[in-house]
Amino acid sequence: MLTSQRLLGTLKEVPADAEIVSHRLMLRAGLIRRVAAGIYNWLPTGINVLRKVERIIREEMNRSGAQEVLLPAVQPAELWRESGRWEAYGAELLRFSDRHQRDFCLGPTHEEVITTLVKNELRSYRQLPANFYQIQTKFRDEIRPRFGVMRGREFIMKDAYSFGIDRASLQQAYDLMHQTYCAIFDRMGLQYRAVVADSGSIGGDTSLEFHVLADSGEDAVVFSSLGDYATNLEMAAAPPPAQPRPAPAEDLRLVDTPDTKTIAALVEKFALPIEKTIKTLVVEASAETESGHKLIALLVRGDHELNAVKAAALPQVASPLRMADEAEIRDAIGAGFGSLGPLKLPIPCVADHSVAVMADFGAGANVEDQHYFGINWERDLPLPEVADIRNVVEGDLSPDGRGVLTIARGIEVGHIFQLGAKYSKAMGATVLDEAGNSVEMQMGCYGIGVTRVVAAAIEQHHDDKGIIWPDAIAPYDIAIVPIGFERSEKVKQAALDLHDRLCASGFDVLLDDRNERPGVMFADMELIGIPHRLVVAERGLENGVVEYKHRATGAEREIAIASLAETLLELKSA
RNA sequence: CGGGGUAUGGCGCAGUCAGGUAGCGCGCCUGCUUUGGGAGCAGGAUGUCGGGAGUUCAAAUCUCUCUACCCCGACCA
Repeated sequence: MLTSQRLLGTLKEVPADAEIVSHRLMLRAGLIRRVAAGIYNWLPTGINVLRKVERIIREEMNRSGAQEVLLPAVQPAELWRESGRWEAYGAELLRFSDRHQRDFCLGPTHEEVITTLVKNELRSYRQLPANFYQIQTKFRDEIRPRFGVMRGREFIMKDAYSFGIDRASLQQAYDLMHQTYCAIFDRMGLQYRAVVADSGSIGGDTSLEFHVLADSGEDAVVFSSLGDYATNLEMAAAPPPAQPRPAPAEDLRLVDTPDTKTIAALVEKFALPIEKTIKTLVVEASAETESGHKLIALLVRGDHELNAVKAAALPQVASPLRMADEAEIRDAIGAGFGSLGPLKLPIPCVADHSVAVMADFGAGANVEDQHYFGINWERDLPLPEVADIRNVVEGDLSPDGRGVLTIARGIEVGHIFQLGAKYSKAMGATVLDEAGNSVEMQMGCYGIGVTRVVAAAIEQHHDDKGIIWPDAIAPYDIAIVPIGFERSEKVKQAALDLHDRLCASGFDVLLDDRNERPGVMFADMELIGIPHRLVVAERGLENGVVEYKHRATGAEREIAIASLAETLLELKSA
């Protein structure tokens, strides 16, 4: 491929609306252009990457025995009414009607369509298990699309749906997809973690998220330093501390604390260790609470954070979680934010496990501008109900007892899920089993955000010069930069000849024949992130060599033209 | 949807407060020179100043209104 014949679209300056690295680099390297909020054009270089990602996914899905299909993007409302999701899905489902006023939507996912297809086509347990996948454009009318294709409204997804006769069969399909996803992300050269996303009220691990690790990731993922334990932050359990509560050492005292509305201020002004402070958060109580209180206080250690999912799961707390506002709090307690604490608190409270083992701690006095210091449970006040209501922090003991927890940022690029009979039941997708009984099929669904993978790969692999593609998903394998393309017939012929030979050897090659100054070509090839670069110049040609530079490591060497293809093959697989 | 912001050539911006008929850098086109890390000189093209309405002799600038886009929160591949 010659640059003069491609829409390269590289930019020196970045459009102002691009915030994160991958978005900026995708624009600058000429991968994408914005059309509307969350909707993008993919340019030739971007398409090359997309096709490589898709190819890896196809190969691994096919290897797993899944069958490729292509379902429609436009779906009739009847299917969604049948599953109950026409009403349930909400505003994210983009709906419209055709010229006959029939309702349609743009598919955000395809359970309805595939279940209908399978219900009509599969009748016997002998046709199971089956797994169907597609790679196709989805549309979700996101509240706030952002970060380029990272959270687009229109995006490409690989979605797969497995059908089995029973739960054991579903578990098998699910495990197979787990392996397949690992194979896919391994081949792409990405660092990732599979984390438990939902421990499941039915029991067992029914859902795994695959996160590409990158500091800019939107999600926090938690994993154990030794064991297999890995979950997202909402799900990570914080078990009770092993060590018992120390005995009281200080007297209880009431202290004036003017202008001390935050934990940070308390710590700074009164030289109190943050582990000896308590954060008192007031939320709406659930209707079931017998006490009649509308609010309930939740206590976490000053250096910890409340976990909204865990808190909302408590029977005393209203779900979804709602933080009380200042007026409500003043009304119920008589003091505002920053002066709250468990001692002399007129509403019920629940303490985190870590709070229950604190001694000699400080907290608000429920009187404006006053705090109690030296508080001790069971001496100064009874210990309230204790529960796990905080986010884990780095260094916490792993709930499985093996090692300590590490927290990293991740970008969710894949999700596998056991659906069970949810859709087969709603839509009557049954087959006959061995005994001739009609049974609902057990379904699983498995997604990969194809366009998001591209952005996530860049988040993980870039430097100040541009993208550094893993070999497997690079838009081109090799960049050829000729020095003096129009000036030297020798260079021109050698460059064109190398290009042709390397293409014939199966490489994707980009020859920069623009006759630009070398600096321009170097900068563009590095921005695009092509893993291997060859410089063809007269001074090397005289010795029968070209100069090689590796994008990721910066390593340079000379390679004899005679053995170029073989050497590059070695370098690529290295 | 709530909060904050932006809109001027392909991209990045100035000009708006104190109205006088649009400018800078990059990019683009032509020519000459240059050619191992984003070249130099000369010449050139490109603007419904987001849309509409209003005030005024005169509006990018003031007023009203609409729209689009971006950032922070809840949602997800």
